[in-house]
Amino acid sequence: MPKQPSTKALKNAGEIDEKIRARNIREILKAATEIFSRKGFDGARIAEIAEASGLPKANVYYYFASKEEIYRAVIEHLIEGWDDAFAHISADREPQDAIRSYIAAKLSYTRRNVIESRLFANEIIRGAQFLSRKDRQHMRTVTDEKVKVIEDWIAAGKLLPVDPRHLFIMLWSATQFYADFEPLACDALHTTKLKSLDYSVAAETISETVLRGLLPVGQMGG
Amino acid sequence: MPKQPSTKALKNAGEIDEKIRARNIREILKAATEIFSRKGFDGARIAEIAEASGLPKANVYYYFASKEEIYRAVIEHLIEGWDDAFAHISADREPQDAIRSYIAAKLSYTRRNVIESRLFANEIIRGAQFLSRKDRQHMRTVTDEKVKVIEDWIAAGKLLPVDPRHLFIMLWSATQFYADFEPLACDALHTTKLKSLDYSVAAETISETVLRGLLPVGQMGG
DNA sequence: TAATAAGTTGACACTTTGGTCAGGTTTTGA
DNA sequence: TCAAAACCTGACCAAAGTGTCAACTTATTA
Repeated sequence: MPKQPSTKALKNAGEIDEKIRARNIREILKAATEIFSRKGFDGARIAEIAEASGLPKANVYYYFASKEEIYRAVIEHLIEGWDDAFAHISADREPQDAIRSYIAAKLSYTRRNVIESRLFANEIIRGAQFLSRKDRQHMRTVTDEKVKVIEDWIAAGKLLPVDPRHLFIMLWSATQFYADFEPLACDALHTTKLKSLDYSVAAETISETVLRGLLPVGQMGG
Repeated sequence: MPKQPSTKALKNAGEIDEKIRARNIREILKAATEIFSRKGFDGARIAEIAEASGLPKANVYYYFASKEEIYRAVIEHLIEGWDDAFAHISADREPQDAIRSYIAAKLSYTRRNVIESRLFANEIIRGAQFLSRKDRQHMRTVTDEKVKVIEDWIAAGKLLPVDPRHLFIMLWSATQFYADFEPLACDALHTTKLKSLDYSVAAETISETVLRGLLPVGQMGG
């Protein structure tokens, strides 16, 4: 089974002539992400993924041994961007700015990556069966780190006492909702498609409500 | 096709001898709810639903013409309990009590009905394709009604200004999260299964945060 | 440039699964 | 009591879907 990447080094600094293997795998994963997101694991058809990636089905099986292997690869890929928005929750910032930025970043991310967001949500609802131990551990570690930041802010009197873990759950759920449950959000907001303004108002509402609830009296800006 | 319910009236006031048709349909829908929730529409197998409801597959098809018909029936059933918690948001209550009760009721409902909750979430993520026009209209109507209540509270100076629709989205997402995304919640809370205490702290955190953020200064109880 | 590795692909094997059906049994109602 | 309606079910089918394979072409490298 000649499925290992060749050991040949890159000839060019630029990736102008991307290697066949890399390109095909990338195309397959891209198509798979889209289709798994729309149809779920069971609903997705390999033939459809193949067509969407411009390859015959047998060629897809040349790179991946099974449907499950493709799915795992896709999921693993998703996790990579999971904690980007979390970077805003950093000890050296003022909680007000940090939380506001986090909410804005998370909403913006889910808006720009609806497909990935839904796929992730779907995987979790199904019991996170294909999320590797390593990935889950990573998520836990990052969360713990940020919990610590919140706790320090509380200890420093910069935030009213709150359970940081439940706080993160609140923020996570609120910011995911618009992308993951778009039909419900649309119904609630009397629109047929979420627009830029809807996301702005969402960010504003979440930020204001949460911050007014967490900042000591007299510390609300803007 | 003798698939209409018989016109015969109930002989007994009590439903002791439940009619065959009613019982079987109930069993099928019960099993189907469970299995659709765990596996999704495509992942669910009619044979499995049949087995779980104690009927041979062909018998399931005696009552339902297709998989889709079963699924639709299940979804329609779900909607029935959708607005129960919303009853707490009523104009004649104080916003503080009303919102607190709503959060508690919603959390309690999702906890007691995890299966239904996940199935519903799943259906929405997939684009709410099988939610009937009527059901969506119903949800919109109920929401509008409650939006009005919030607006009146704001007008009466009992709540700080907030977009009621986005507020509902916040509450809805936060209260759904624990049941729908249990694996994530467990990771975040460092536990393997959500316990009663976790739900209490969740209710407390959501209520306190939101209420402190919405009530005019000096109106927080507890 | 020749030999080996990597990539390609149509056709096919095999399994699963939604759905059907003919002929059976039980229930109902007059 | 008996005919009609309702209910039941094993056996079957066609379609769809995953995964395989042998033969082929293209790329690499010594």
